[in-house]
Amino acid sequence: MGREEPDIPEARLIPEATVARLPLYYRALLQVADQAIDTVSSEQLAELAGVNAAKVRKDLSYLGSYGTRGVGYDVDQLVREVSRELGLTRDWPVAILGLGNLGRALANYRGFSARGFRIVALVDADPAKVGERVGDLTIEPVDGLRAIVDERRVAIGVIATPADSAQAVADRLVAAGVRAILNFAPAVVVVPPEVSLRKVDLATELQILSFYQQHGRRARDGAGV
Amino acid sequence: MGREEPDIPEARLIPEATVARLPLYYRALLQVADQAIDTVSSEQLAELAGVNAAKVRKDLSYLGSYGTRGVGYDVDQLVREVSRELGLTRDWPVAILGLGNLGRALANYRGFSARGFRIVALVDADPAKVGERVGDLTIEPVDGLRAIVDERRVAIGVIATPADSAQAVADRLVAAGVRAILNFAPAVVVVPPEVSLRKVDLATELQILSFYQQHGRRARDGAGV
DNA sequence: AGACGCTTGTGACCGCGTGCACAAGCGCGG
DNA sequence: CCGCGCTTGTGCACGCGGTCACAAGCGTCT
Repeated sequence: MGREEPDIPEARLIPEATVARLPLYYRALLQVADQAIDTVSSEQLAELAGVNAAKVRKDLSYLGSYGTRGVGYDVDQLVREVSRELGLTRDWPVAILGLGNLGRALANYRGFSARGFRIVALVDADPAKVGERVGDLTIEPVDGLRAIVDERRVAIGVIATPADSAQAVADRLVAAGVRAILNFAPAVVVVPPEVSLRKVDLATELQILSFYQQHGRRARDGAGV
Repeated sequence: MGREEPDIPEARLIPEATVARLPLYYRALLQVADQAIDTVSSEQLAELAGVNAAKVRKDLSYLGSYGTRGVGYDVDQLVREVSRELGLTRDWPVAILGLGNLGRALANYRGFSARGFRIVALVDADPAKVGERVGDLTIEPVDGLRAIVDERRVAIGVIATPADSAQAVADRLVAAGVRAILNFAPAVVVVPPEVSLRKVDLATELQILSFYQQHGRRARDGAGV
């Protein structure tokens, strides 16, 4: 696995596995905060996040020492700390590329905006779709992508196109200056080293499940490359 | 990480990380087969699947020795072997639970049926939705779930409900005999040990991306718990 | 003030997964 | 029939991640 140079002054480099769990803790913390509870133990958080308590403590210790021995963690402080770390205090304008079934669902999905990711543009290559309204946005042509990204400060591109357009769209996004991409298309997409890329493939998930069913084994939660 | 008893006679237990990559190889192999190419090297497969060649060889070696030194892998044979291993030669009837935006998109998504996962039921708790047609299926009430699972041999349940209904729906699925669940709801779902569970959380993915943007680091492909 | 209970933070160990590098082996050409 | 080139299959070493178990430390009660 490629290690990166320690070009960040930050002393404590948070492990990738921990980063992947921070959103779980964040969700759990919001639940707790909702109940007006002001202190949680690693045990309780572990329960809510569906992980092991020791892991919770070690993960949180990478953020700094925000717990009190004998007491637990201050919920408000931890929420602030985790959301700061996850970058949720900033604004991350999102563009959705490709408005087939999946793209439309994502455009309407509350889970995005709910957590502070604002969808600011819907883009599709099909002229027949351009101009159509979805939610409270209008579908725009791909040619305008660069201008859209510039003007609306698009930070994250979500690819929901068919597999064979995915790479082309990714290239356009990168050319327009987008440095973070979430790919839903069932295709391998290659981006330059400075661009972050994550992928979600629905068919892959089902295939992993069927593998384990077939073999009488049990699939564990995680996903993987 | 929980190890399971070796209750399968199969000598070679395929590592979880390899299982997660088999769908990638499968997709790559289909691409190659489409071009009427009958032999591929691990190098080529690696390129198409977006992984390292050594990893491809090691992964494929878990399935058995289906390559020829100096030549490569026979595409047809490998396609057969991988699909057999993934259980794609069987029928895996899928039920979708919850028909909001996401559920409807999944119901219409071609990526599912394309790879042999047949959607056989759409279920929603909202009486207002029951009876409505989506694609060529009709939304049915949750009360009928057990009967539906029995009659249509549902093997995989896809949860696309709001977070607060996810656990209840999962419990019903398990009670009805479903042993594999794919959860799209942003909630922790607990199931008995004999049930496979994987999760996909869209908001989590975005949060991971924003973390890396925030820190000037680069997110790698994988996902994780 | 001192002791006790509870919870954090972390040192240590262990196992999986990764990548390198090479030996084994197949096929072709001379 | 022998040698050469190419590609697989794998032994090995290393590092990340997970878990245990315990010391450190806070608060409370007597």
